[in-house]
Amino acid sequence: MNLIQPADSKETSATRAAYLTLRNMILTGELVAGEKLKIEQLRARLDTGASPVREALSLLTSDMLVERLDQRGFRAAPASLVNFQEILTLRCVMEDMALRQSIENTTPEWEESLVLAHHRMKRATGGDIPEFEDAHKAFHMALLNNAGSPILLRYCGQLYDLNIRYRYLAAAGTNYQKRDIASEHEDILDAAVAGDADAASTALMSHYRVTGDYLTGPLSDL
Amino acid sequence: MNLIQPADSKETSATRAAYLTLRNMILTGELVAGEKLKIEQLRARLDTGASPVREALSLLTSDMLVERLDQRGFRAAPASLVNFQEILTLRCVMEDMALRQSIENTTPEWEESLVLAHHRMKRATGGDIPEFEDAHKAFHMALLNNAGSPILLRYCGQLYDLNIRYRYLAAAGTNYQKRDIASEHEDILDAAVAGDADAASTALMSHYRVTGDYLTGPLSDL
DNA sequence: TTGTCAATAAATATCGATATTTTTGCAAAT
DNA sequence: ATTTGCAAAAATATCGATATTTATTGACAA
Repeated sequence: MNLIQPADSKETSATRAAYLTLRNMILTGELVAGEKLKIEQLRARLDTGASPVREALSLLTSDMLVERLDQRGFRAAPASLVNFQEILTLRCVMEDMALRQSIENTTPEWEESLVLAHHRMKRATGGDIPEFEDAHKAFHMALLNNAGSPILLRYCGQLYDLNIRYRYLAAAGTNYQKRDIASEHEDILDAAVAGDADAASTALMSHYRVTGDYLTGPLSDL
Repeated sequence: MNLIQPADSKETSATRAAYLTLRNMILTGELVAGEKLKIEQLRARLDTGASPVREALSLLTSDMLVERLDQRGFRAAPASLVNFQEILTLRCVMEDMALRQSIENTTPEWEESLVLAHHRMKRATGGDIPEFEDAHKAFHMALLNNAGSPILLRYCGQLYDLNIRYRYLAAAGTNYQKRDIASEHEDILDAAVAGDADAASTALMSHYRVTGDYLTGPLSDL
C-alpha cells in the first residue's frame, strides 16, 4: 500500500534531475571552474545514465556554466576576474532597465508578490543555505518580473546564476550573510512598492556594487 | 532541397550538422513557429540518428529558437508581435551599449576588420541569399566585437538570429534587400571608423527601427 | 449528446553497446 | 636529451532497442 509513501522519485525526468544537480555542483564550486567534465565519471557520481548527463551538460551550455569543446567533451566554464566584472556590469544595466519597467507597469498584484517574496526570504535566513539561495533569487526575480520582457528576465536570471558562483569562489559561501543585506533588501522593497523607480534602482545598484566590491578582493587571484 | 551536406559530411560532428540545419530551417520558416518537432520525423528528414537530433534541439533551446515541453518533446518557439517588439527593443539597448564600448576601445585592427566585413557584405549582395545573410551578420557582429564583452556579444548574436526569423515571416525573405540598406550600412561604417559614437549609434538604431517599422505591418496578424 | 474511462497507438526518455576520435605512453631515431 | 611515430588506452559521439510516458480512440454510461 502506498498511500503515505514518498517513493515517487519519478516526479521529474532523469535529465532534469541531472541538470539541477550538476548546476548546483558548479555554482557551489564542487565542480571546479575549468575542470574537465567526464561523462562516465559524472554518470557514476549521479547514479544515472550517460544520456541524461550528456543532455544536462548541453543544457548547462545555454547557461554559460559549461563549455563544449568541439569533439572533446565538456568542461566547467572558466572563471576570471574580468568575467566577474563583465557579469556585474551587465547585471547593473539590465536589471536597472527591467526594474524601472516593472515599476512603470506596477499593479497591486505585483506589489503583493514582492512583499510575499521578501517575507519568504526573511523566513529562510536561518538554517538552510540552499533554501535561502532559492528565496533570495526568487525575490530578485520578482522585482524584475513585471517588466513584461521574458527575454530580458531570462538574461537577468542567467547573470544572477553566474554571479552566485563567484560568491562561492570568493567566500566559500559562508560569510555572505554576515553583512547586513537585510536592510538593503528592505530599502529596495520599500522603494519598489512605493513606486519610486529612481530610489529602487539606486538601492538595487548599490546592493550589487557593494557586493561586487566585497567579492573583488578575494577574487583578485583568479 | 537543402540536404546541404555533400561529400565531407564527416568534416564536423553529426550533432553540429543537425544543429546548423535545424537552426536554418527554423530561421527561414521551413519549420513553422509553434510547430511540434518530432524526433523521428526530423531524424528521417536529416538522415541522421535520434541522438544528434535530440542534442541539437537541446542546443537550439539555448538560442530560444526551440522550446522544451517538460516530458512532451520539443516545439519551434512561437512567434508573436510582442515577441518581435521585445527583440527589437532589447537589440537597440544592447547593441547601442556594445557599439559605444567598441568605439571607445577602437584600434586600427578593429577599424580594418570593419572595412573588410563591409566589403564582403557588399560583395555578397548579388545572388546567394544565405551567403549574404552570413556576411550581413558578420558585419553587424564586427561592429560589436571590440567591446570586450563576450556575454553581451553572445546576447546580441542571439537577438540578431531571433530577428532573422521575423524578417522571413514578414516577407518570405525576398524583398528584404529592396530597400536601400546599403547606404545605411555605409553610414554606420563611416561613423564607426571615424570614431563618432553618437553618429554611429544613431545610424545603427535608425537602421533597426526602420527595418522594424517595415516589418511590423506584415507581422500584425501574428 | 456529452463526459468518462480503459485500451491502444504514438512519441519520448533512457539505457547498453559499438564505432570513432582523441589522448597517452613508450620506444626508436636524430 | 628532445623529438617523432606508432600503438594502446581512454573518452566521446552515435546508434539501435527498450521502457515510460503521453495522446488518441472508441465504447459505454449518464
